[in-house]
Amino acid sequence: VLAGLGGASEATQRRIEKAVNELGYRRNRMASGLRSQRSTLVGVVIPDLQNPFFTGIVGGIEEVLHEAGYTIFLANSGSDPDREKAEVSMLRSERICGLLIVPSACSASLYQELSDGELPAVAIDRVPDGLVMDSVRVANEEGAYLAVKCLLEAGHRGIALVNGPVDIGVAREREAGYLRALAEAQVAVRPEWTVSGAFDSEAGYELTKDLLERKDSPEALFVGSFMTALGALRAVTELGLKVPDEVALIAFDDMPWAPAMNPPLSAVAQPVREMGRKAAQLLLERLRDPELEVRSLVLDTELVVRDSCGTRKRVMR
Amino acid sequence: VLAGLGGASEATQRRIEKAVNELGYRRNRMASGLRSQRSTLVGVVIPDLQNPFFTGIVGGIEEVLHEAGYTIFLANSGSDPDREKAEVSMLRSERICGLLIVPSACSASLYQELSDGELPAVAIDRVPDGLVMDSVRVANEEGAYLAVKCLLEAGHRGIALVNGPVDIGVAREREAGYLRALAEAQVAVRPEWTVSGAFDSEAGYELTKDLLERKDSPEALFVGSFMTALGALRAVTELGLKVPDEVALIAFDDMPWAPAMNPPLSAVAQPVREMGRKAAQLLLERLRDPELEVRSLVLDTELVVRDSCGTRKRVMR
DNA sequence: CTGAAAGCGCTAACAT
DNA sequence: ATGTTAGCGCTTTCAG
Repeated sequence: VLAGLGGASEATQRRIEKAVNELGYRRNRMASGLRSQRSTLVGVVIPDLQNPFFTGIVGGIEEVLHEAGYTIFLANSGSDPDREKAEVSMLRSERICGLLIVPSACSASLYQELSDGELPAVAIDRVPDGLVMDSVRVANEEGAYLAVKCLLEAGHRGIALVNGPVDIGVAREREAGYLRALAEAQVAVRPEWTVSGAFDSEAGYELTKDLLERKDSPEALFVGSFMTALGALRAVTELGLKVPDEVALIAFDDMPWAPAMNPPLSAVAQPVREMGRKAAQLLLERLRDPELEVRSLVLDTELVVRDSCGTRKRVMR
Repeated sequence: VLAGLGGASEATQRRIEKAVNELGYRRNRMASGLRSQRSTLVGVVIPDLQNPFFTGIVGGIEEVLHEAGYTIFLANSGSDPDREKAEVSMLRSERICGLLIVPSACSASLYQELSDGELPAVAIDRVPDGLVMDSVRVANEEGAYLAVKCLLEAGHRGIALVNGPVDIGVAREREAGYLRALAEAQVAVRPEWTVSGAFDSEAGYELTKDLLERKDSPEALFVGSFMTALGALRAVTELGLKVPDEVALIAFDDMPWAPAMNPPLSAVAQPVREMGRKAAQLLLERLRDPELEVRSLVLDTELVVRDSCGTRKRVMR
């Protein structure tokens, strides 16, 4: 009856349900999982629980996994490869049946293990170099290209890139988009205007401050993430500069509060929930059929233009 | 050796470690938990994974629980009492040894079960009425009082309260603080200026819009949460009003991006991480000694005054 | 349709 | 210091 197999008489069923209620019986999943060698636990590992971008992904995952009767086990790697490895190991100990992961860094051995297919897994947002595994990510190069193009069309020429860590593919792809846009507009690249650090507010602050304190400073910034933009904004304000008139700015990641910021932030919006949903679907399909070929989904971004990228008369020459 | 009891010779230890590595052995926690009737899994239930306030709490929890060797199992109730009940039930099935919960609503039967002490649990932020259980919350009445007082000192008299759901104690306490501040300043209370809805952006928008479209509208808003403030800000902007000159605003919840908003948001900051840390500590202590008396911690808030509450000449009379 | 029995991988208590 | 054994609560298989 409890297994829902439906091989019991109505009366027995009722009798059992009554007993369950009276005794407060609850199936022991440890015993159950131990015996059946199955579980409906899916591990989810993200770099930072505090970051709305990652929790948005988890929201999407939850939506489809919950529907399918799976339970998610969430772990937080703190962007630390060692911790990430430990968390995955713990999840495996907990006998998860599959893994959804936003990789933190290139802990090759860990990912190798995953791509072996021993544990069904899908990588989200970032796919470690040279690994063949199911994944969902975003068209970073294209998104960055559009953002920088928007800055160029607003008349800016001196555009700096305040990027995330280059050992994360995402950051390299965004740099590629930045370079393509500049090349297309025949704007000379100034390598000293490409800086990078963590995807957080502190790095955004330091890098931007350093950039803007130079004698020869850029007039526009393309910034790698929302948290980075927050730090950049703080640096700009501290130096007494105005956005967008003195420094224009456009960032990756859109947030519900971007329109309420000062000035309203232009951003490359990522389909955050959708990334989570798609990843969960890929996992579900693989669970159903482990022989499936490897699939990589690339979702599109959307450019949301608000005030922070400014409009400047184009300098013709 | 694996249990870390240290009753083995160096050589055996090494031999075992070698075997573990070679075979890729990983302890099966299901079997282990089943046999020992213990677990180091702590369930954490929050209303909304997307809300930085709650994820901040989880951050604090993680900090101390991780340190103590526990693993957290995170569940998301979506502010739905039924779902909350289901999640807790699932967590119990998963044989958690303790529970940390930010209650969504007054699902009395669930909380009754928890306060029975059958499962060690501590309530965070909100404590269901009339329940005696370990808890950590914030001095909401005092925080609200200070916020409204700040508005009063800026010269505002017509102050509305855009509150969260009144069936959550937090909202009622904030209302009490609002009323105390008005009473103290001998400002007449206008009941039609106290409105309430969900703690989200949509509710903030609707309630504020309704409030400001009236003939006789308030000149200042005390808003129940950050997400509510976001909606309120949208309504204000849509009506073509300026903050703080035409409508002043102060909100509960501070956020890292509050200073970068337009205008910089005044807020009642809650010690979010600390709430999580303290709750985890309470649980750890109770796990160690189930006979401990029930403890309720109340943490202080801090008023952060920025531009959104405005300064208006006091009207003497 | 219902009952009985074996065993999942581990831990704890006991024997060597 | 190491080896042996029973049994945690369940699922699965086989008998009635």
